Amino acid sequence: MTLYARFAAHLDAALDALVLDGELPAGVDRAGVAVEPPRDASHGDLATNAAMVLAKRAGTNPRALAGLIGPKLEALAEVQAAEIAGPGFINLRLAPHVWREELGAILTAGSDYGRSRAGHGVRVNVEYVSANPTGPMHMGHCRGAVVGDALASLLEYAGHQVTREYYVNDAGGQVDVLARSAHLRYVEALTGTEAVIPEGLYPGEYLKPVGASLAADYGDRFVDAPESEWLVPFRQAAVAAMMAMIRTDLALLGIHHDVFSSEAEVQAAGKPDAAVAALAAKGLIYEGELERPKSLDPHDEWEPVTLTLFKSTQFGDDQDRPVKKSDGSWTYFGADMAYHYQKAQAADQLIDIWGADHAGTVKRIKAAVAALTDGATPFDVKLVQMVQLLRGGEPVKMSKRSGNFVTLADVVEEVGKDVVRFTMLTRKAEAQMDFDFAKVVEASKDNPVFYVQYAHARIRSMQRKAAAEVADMPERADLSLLDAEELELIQLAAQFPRIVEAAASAREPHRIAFYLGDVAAAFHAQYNKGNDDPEKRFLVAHRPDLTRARLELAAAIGQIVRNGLGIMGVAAAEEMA
RNA sequence: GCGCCCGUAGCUCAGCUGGAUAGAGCACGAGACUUCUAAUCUUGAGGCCGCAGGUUCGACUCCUGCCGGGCGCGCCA
Repeated sequence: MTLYARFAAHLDAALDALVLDGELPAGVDRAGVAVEPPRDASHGDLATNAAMVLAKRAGTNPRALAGLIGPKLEALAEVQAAEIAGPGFINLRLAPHVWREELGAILTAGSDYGRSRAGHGVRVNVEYVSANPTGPMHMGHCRGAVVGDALASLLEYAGHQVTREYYVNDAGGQVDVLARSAHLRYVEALTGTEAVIPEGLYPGEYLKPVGASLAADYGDRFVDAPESEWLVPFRQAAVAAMMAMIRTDLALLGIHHDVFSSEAEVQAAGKPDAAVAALAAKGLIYEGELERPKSLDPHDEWEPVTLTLFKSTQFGDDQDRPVKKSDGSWTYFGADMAYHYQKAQAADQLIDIWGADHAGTVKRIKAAVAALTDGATPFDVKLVQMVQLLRGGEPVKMSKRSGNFVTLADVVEEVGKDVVRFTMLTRKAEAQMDFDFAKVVEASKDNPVFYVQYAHARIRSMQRKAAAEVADMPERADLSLLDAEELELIQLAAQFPRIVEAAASAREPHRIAFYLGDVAAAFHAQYNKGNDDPEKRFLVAHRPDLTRARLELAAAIGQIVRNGLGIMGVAAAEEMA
């Protein structure tokens, strides 16, 4: 049980006691009552809004109610003082031994400190990356990949059962384009003359090995053959090669999905038919025409066509959406909706991580999931904004036409996995972000990646040196030697479990990064006090007992940093380069 | 025209799902330090939280309407 849960229980007991005493009516709804650290540390260690929330329901006023609750809490051994403040807050100042015990709890729990069962084992499917299998991962995919992966870890840490899933879009027109592009490289491999890649096909060099491999497999039999003979095998081979490359790229970031689902297989298994039948049974499918798109110029031509439509407007969409094209094949949406239906059968909740450029299609897929599951499966789409790549403040030039984009592999090679992952989590997902190659590797306190890593490395450094610098340290630490300033670090560290829970329920992994920045800053500040006053150093040669206690404190801070970085998928630095 | 996201210190951004006097870094002002505990430290100033209403004990946070910026809006994927 976390410290916060414990005090919530204390508060409940105090309220129960007031009911028994006849001071408080029985059966008052306690929803909304919280025990939290106050924003302003001068207000104490913990504060509760109980009196303000319950006063009206109990037919009294906040300060009067606080006057009843306060003394009950003050009577606890763990509480040094309970003060009523402001409109009716009850501020608690905890006994120092509470923080000393929490320090021990951090070290005892180790890598599990902060792990919780708040998620109750709920099965959550997180779908992320799902980049089209037409080329290597580039930086456009990177942020969604990191955010999705960190979110999955965060949810796991908070007690959910998580499936990490990748949807392979191997059924649309762009994989045919891929197959044709591979065919050109195939001919190139056989003839040895540089292929000319026409506009609209994929020009990237990464298809050369695919062409060579196809040449080795098939010889020259498809050089002049009609497309209908080679399109399917070339497509399969090319997609497989692209997926292998994408998996390799993802592995560079430490990302490994549990499930790869193929759009082609979803279609081949008849899933879209089943989904449409299910919707039709609810009266949500009809034959109709789409309105003329608003984005068209007035003089552009528009021919209305009768299509199979899903009544997504009944679930908040702006217009009904086609599930089939006029040629009878499935639209992307038709298959995607069936795919989400499939995911919903093996999970209690669904989360998709999408790039912001797909924002316009959120409503239709949410409508489809709501319709197919009768609203029983919570479904979130998290939109991740684009990343602008900079180098020393100057935008990095990229040209999609020439296939000259910055690949994820290039970036990881240049700055490292940990820097990429941490940096991608230093903004909330829906805020735009700059990624400056120069700044993310800067060794200064302006760079949160560095500052957090440095804190951990410093702790490791002092642990390595401790025995050599301070002789005769006692076996057991006497934590009562720690002063109030030092215990404040533990107060901050003790917030980790609730940060994890809040971040998980808000589905915002960036909160972990910001919290670690706070922890690092607080640690560095404490450490820096040793510059002015040698007695405040962590390692004090003539005070083995004090050193021992401070090492315990440092170890706890290091543990928090490691646990937080672990959720983010970032390795903690043992030393700075 | 419609939809989504954003609007917080000069700049870049947090703000713990509605709490108390809205925070941090950079930049700016003033001090300190000259270092093998290094990749600085302390401190100060800086705000109509885009605007206007509403909800309530209480709003940066929730609702409505405006203003400003970005993105998106055929049967593409």
